[in-house]
Amino acid sequence: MFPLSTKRSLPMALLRARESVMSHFRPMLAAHEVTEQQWRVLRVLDENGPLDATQVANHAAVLAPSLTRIIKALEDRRFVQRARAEDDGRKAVLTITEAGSAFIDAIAPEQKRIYSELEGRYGTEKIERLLDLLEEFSER
Amino acid sequence: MFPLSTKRSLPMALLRARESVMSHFRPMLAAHEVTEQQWRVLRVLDENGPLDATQVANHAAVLAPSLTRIIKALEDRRFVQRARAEDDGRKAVLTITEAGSAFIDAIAPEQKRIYSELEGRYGTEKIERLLDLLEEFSER
DNA sequence: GCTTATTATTTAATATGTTAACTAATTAGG
DNA sequence: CCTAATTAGTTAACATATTAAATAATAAGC
Repeated sequence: MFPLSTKRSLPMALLRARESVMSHFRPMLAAHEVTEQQWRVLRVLDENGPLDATQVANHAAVLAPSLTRIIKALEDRRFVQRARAEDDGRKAVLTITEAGSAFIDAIAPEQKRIYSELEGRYGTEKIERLLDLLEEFSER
Repeated sequence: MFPLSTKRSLPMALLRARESVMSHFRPMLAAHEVTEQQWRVLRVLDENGPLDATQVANHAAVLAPSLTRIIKALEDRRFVQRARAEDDGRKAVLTITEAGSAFIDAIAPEQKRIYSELEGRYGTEKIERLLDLLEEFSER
C-alpha cells in the first residue's frame, strides 16, 4: 500500500525540488558573495522593517542559532544593525541599513529575471498551484 | 507582477514544507540515533542493492563530500561495507550488511505509521498531487 | 605507449542545521 | 517582594551543505 520507497518519499521529493529550484539562484548569490540564508534574512528585514530576532527567524525560516551567526556576518558587512528593545531587554531589534537596502536593490533585478525564467519554464499557474499546496503542508 | 516577496517564494515554500514534514519523522530518527541523511543512504542501499558511491549520492540526494562522511559513520556501526570495484579501481562499491537491513526492518514500521498519519491528515490524493508536482520541478 | 583529459572519490574550508545547555531578562504565584 | 517558571538570545558540539582543490584511476588522442 505505502511502499515508502525513496522514489516516492515526500521529504526527498521536497529536497530534490528545492535543490533543483535553488540551482538557478545559486550563481547569482555566489557572484555577490552572500549565502542563501543571509539573502533571506536581508530580504525579510527589507520587506518587514525592524524586527526582533525571533520574528526574523520565523519569517526567514532559519533556526535561532543560525540566525545569531548570520546576523554577525551581516553586521560585519554593515548591512544590518542590532539594538536592544527598550521595552524588553532580552529582545534584539534588527534593522537593515542603507547599505543593506542598496545591496538588495542591486541584486533584485537579477533575481526577478531568474524567477521569470522559472515562470516561463513551468508556467505561472503551475507554480501558483505548487505554492498553494506547499502552504497547506506547512504547519508553523 | 512578480513580487518575489519572501511570503510567496518557491525556495522558501519548499523549505518550510520540508521542515514541517520532517518534524514528524525527526523524533523517530533521534530515538534510533541516525541522522536523516544516514537513514536515506541506508534505505537506498537496502532497496537498490550494492551501488557505487555516485549512484548512492544521486539516489539519496546527498553530495559526494557528505556521502564520504556518512558512509564512514555507517561503516563504524557495521551497517555498510565498502569495497573497490573490480572493473574500475576508482569506484567504491557500497553494500548494506545484515545488521543494516535488520536495523531498517526494525524502524520501518514506525516510519510507515508516521507516513500513514500524514496521509490521514492531508489525504492520499493531495499527497500524490504534491509528489507529482514536485517531480516536475526536479530536473536532475 | 605516453601524455592529456576525464572520472570517482576524498579532503579542506566555511556556513548552516540541529539539539542541548547556558545566560540574562521578564513574568507568574504565593 | 521573592522564588520559580518562562522567554529571548547565545554558545557549544556534532553533522551536513557547498564549493574548490587534491588524489587516484581510467579513457582518449596522437
